[in-house]
Amino acid sequence: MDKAYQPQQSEDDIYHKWEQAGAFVPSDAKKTFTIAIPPPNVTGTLHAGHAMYVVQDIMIRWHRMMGEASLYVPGTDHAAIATESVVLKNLGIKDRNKEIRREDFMKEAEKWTKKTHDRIIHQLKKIGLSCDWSREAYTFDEPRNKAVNTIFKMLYDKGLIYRGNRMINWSIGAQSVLADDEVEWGEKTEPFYYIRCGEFIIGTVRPETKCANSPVMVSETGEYVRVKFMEHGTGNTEYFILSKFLFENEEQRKKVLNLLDPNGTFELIDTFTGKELEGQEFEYETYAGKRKFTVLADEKVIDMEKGAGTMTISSCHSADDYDLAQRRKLDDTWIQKIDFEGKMTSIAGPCAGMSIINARKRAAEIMREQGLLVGEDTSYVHRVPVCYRSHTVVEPMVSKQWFIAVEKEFTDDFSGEKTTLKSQMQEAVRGNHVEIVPNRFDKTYFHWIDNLRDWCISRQIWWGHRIPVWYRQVKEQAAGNKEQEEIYVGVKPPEGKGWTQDEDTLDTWFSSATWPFSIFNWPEKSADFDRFYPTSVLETGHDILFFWVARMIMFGKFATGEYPFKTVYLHGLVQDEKGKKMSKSKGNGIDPLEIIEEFGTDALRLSLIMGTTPGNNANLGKEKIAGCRNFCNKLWNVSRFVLSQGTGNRERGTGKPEEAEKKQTDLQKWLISKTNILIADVNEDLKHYLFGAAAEKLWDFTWNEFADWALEAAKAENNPQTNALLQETLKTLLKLWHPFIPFVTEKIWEEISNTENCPALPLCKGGQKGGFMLITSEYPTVSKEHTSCESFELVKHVASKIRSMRKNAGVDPGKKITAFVSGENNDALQKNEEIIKFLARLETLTFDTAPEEKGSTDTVSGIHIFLPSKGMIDPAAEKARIKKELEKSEKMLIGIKGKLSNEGYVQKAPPELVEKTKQQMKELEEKVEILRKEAT
RNA sequence: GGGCGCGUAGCUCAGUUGGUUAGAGCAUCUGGUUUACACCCAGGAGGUCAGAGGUUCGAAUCCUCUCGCGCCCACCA
Repeated sequence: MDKAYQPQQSEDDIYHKWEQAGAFVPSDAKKTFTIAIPPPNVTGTLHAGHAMYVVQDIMIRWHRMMGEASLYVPGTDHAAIATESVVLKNLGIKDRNKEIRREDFMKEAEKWTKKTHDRIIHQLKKIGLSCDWSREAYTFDEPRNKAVNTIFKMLYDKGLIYRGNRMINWSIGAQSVLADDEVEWGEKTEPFYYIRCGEFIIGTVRPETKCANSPVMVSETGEYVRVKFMEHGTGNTEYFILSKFLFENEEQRKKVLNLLDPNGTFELIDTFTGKELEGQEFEYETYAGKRKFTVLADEKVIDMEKGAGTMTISSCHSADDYDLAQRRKLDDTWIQKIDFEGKMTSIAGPCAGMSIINARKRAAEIMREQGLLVGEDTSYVHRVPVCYRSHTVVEPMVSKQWFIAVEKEFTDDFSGEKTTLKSQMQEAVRGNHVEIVPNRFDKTYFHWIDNLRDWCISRQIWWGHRIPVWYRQVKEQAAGNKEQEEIYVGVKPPEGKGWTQDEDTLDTWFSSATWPFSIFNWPEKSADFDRFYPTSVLETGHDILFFWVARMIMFGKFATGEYPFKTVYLHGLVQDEKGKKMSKSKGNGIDPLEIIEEFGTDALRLSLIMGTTPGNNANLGKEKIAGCRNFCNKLWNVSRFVLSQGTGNRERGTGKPEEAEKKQTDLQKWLISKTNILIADVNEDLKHYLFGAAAEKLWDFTWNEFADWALEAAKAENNPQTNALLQETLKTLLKLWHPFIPFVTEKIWEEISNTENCPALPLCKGGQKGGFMLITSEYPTVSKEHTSCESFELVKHVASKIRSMRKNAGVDPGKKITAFVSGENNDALQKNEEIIKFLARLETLTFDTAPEEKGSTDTVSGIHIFLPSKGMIDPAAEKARIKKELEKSEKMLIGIKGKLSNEGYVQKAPPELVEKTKQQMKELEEKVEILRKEAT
């Protein structure tokens, strides 16, 4: 074995061997464990976030070793908008519709994605994912397309998919509709205007939309005043209707009506409620000509303390106004003022044909000239919706799109019950069918579902699943030769002539939502579907809980009658070492492949797991990764040492555990016992998805117990049985570690196999393929040997104490000295004399009370230790040490005595705890007594 | 505006149902070629667990409030 572990030299080879052996293919075991990979973007490259896939791999490898049929299904996502924009950019195309034909574009995109696909798959392999590559899927291949079309038809047939005019987010740049969660928000400073509207005043940042007939909305119960305004010098008068609030609040009024004469006076004419104003009709000059207005009272939409307490509406260009118009059936407000290119329509008069931005400026200018502006706030800051892809402003628009009705009742074919998609999604978590880890995300989930609106699934892009709907114009004679549209929805195109397919494609999340069952070729009947669906765990980042997880739950339950997974494990985001988001612009990103090149895959994997908890963000820096690399090397060297101690199996006695135990040394007992505790702890942690805690325990044991104590003590013991036990324990450790750091452990396993000729390495249960490799070996369980670790623990304490005393008293580190120990458990120490001498670098060790001479004294765990001076010990250093130790011990003693004199504690605390405290007090009292003597 | 999370050693973070002297890695200090490992070994220093109150025999942990930070959702004239 090399002196240091060289990951780069063996990782690819090991991965290849696993694949060759068929180790990633699930066994025939009855119990299954399935994870569907969150498919990465086929055109993407692996980033730090993807590296979190190792959590999935840990679970998969653990369950595989537990003897389950463990299946990890890999695949990629066609990532509709992202891919389309990358491909267009590569082709240098700015206006898709004019510069390329749809078929040609599709061919180009296919060519491109084929290339990038191989890259991302290679990268997934580099991080060691044990996916069954024979089952790889793609969200945009034939079987997945069939699944998409099938569920579309199922939903349509149930009346849960409809086409209709709805308020949607329209990206002018991308020329496509966007889902609510594809919209980002940016801050913008724009002028805010207060405009006359007859005697009313309305506020707006969008003066260009104030060009059509509209109701003037007032609050039903709100109080309004009619006032006479008189300019100071000229004596000009005019009338306004304002909220009473604004009239009485002079400061606010001056802000709002800041274009009016500041020295002018307001005179109250009349007071009324909004209800009383209702029904008034008037004509009024807008920037685009005369328009009609009607006053309409509504209780919900008006905030009396904003502006003048009145507003007009643009039903086609504001989500709120749209809702209002729907609710109040304001049919004559459906006036389109902006078209889908982002240009003003003819209703905008002088601004028709202008872009929104230009029209906004121009409309304000005209109004200013006409004297329509009564107030202006030039520093108004508000948030504007922006397309997450094209980064252009998103316009709320009314458009004909396809939707999924989430609140519509239907009969579930599987249960026969009446339900809605929304309530099925709620029931998933509420009914504990799907467990979210950590469960604090339950609330977030419910909040989102509760507020969920119909999901707009059509997109005006090309790269995606074409909506499986065809139209045909037919003339209906009965209806007086009127043209009627005939609609066909189906998995396959319709027969007959004259059909044209819907031009739109489906939201990329539509196909992603079928992933957990479409990977098994649903709706085809398949053995895989029967065996592996529903999947076991869905592991992903909490940022796509809504985009993806919730929608998989929706589709899974609807299409298959079963929720698609039992557990959702959400990891945090991978951030840089300072806890900042990794981003290209900041340059603080970490490229997993570079890391692998420098430190090895195992170091990367371990660094993502150590010190992390479910749902919390993981900070990743090179220092941490280097530390993990060091650990892998430590494990390597531990193995090197253990293997150098020769091989051989441990004697287990003649069947009676007690007999075997009699022969065991304290070190052996300790090691067996500690290993058992470790196995139990690690299994328990893994069961609860506490990967960070499991890795930490393994790390601590491997380094601070096994390497630092067991190996060192074994050197002194020089016992073949101990050496055999070391090797046995090493094997156990390799197995426990394997899911986390598969490469180095497998490599060491290979080395062991070479030395042992391999007969004893057991195959995994359940007919798992993989030969004698670690990946398919059996995961450790707690052994039946019940031994105690106490004696050797005492040895450790004594050795540590002597080392510490030597150091503090200034003893030459290389010098072998003499020590006296005495106490109740002398026997245990005497048995381990050689070990203590070796570990503490002693020439002689005498089991007796301290002789009457100068030296250094201390106690630990009831054992008194004495190191005679004889020229070895620096008296001054020793005195300082005793003083310090005494102060510390006295302080602790006071605390403990206080505790025991507290009646409540003695009576109510668990008796074992009280007993322990008493024992502790006794030891401390002795210690303090001795130290006091020494100090004088 | 609504919700969630965080604040623990110089830094990055663990701390599961309240229970010995609150832990780890990195950094730091003092030493060190000892049957594997300097990507190492031994020993040490470093914390009023953000602050205030409460419940309890006992609180980093449970409750209330305050301060600071991060994220998500809603995003109105």
